[in-house]
Amino acid sequence: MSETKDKIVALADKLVRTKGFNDFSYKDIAVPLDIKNAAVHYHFPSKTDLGVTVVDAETNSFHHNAEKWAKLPEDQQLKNLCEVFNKHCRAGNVCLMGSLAPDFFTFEEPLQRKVEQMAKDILEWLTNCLENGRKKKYFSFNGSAENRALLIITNLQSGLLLSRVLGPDKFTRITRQLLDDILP
Amino acid sequence: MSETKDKIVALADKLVRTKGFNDFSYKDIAVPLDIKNAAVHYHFPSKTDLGVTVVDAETNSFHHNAEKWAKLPEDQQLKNLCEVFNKHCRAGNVCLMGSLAPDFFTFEEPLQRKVEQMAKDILEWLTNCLENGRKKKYFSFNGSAENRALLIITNLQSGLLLSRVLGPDKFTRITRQLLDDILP
DNA sequence: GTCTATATTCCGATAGAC
DNA sequence: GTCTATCGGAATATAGAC
Repeated sequence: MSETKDKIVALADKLVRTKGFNDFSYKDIAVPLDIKNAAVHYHFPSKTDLGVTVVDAETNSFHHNAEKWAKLPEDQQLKNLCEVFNKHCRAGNVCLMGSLAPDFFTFEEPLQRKVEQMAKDILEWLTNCLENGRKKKYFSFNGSAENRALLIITNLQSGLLLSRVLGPDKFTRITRQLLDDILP
Repeated sequence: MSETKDKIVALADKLVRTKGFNDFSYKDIAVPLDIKNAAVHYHFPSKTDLGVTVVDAETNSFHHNAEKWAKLPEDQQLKNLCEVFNKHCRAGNVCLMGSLAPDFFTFEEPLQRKVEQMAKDILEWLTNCLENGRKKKYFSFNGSAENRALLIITNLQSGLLLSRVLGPDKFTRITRQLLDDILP
């Protein structure tokens, strides 16, 4: 992967999170990188190609983190996940799912499938984390681990969306309370 | 308010929820209503005017509901709120906040202010509902009512977003679990 | 209030030179 | 791999007739 290609993906990621996939243009990529529209098209013939690569990079980054955390106690793994979201909050970003899900129907098939897979991967990881953590008494909660994972991931995701509109202290309150709820 | 104007607002609301504010065009309004682009501009000179009216209509509808529910016990009020979201889920919609928040930075000032006010109004109502309901023992939860309101509203909001990608049963699970958590 | 017609701008994408 | 140049289309918005 060339250096230019990496820069394009990184900038596209930021643009997706701040303006939405359909609201940034090849020009928004070309101008800051000081290249031309056509150069971006050389690396990513269609905008869908670019979107797919952005989601792929995020999914890979998530799996890389999960692997890094695998030996930690589950409560620490969950706190680390919250911290990943918190970093995005401080950067003025929303998460990729929060940005892409509203426009999901407007995407071409390959991008829809990538978004779907990313959602499933994160939910599966969080469900396992909660289930294993409960067995080891790191967590205490009612209902299934999958239901709890759904509640927590929606807290984090919309916590970033709300913070965009009402300010970042909403996200801080949300993570603090959701951890208080399940830590014994 | 003319009949055509009402139809435009209703259709724009649907389009915002399914495609996003920046991804529908005046043509998407004009063609189904069998009028011309220019007729839509007569009622709403700029797209921001249209967006502001859509958010206003939603805020008014919310306040109208809240007034209708005011005499009910608080647990029933909360269930009614969940049912409003559930209806949107079945219709394939996301909520206005979930649709508008990601693109917030791309909006002109008047639309940003409307979105902000809508978020504050709903949060304030839900906080009061939870606080009063807890006093009357309809609810049982830890922490402040405001924190609990933040957790619940993010569950509902992102529940719709997740359902768009992974299917509507995610939303059903979320509402059932969030009610189980606070009903005694 | 709705129309035709058009101005202006921007978009994603491609051809072909270097 | 990056460039210039351009295509075809679509967007918001406006002028002026009816």
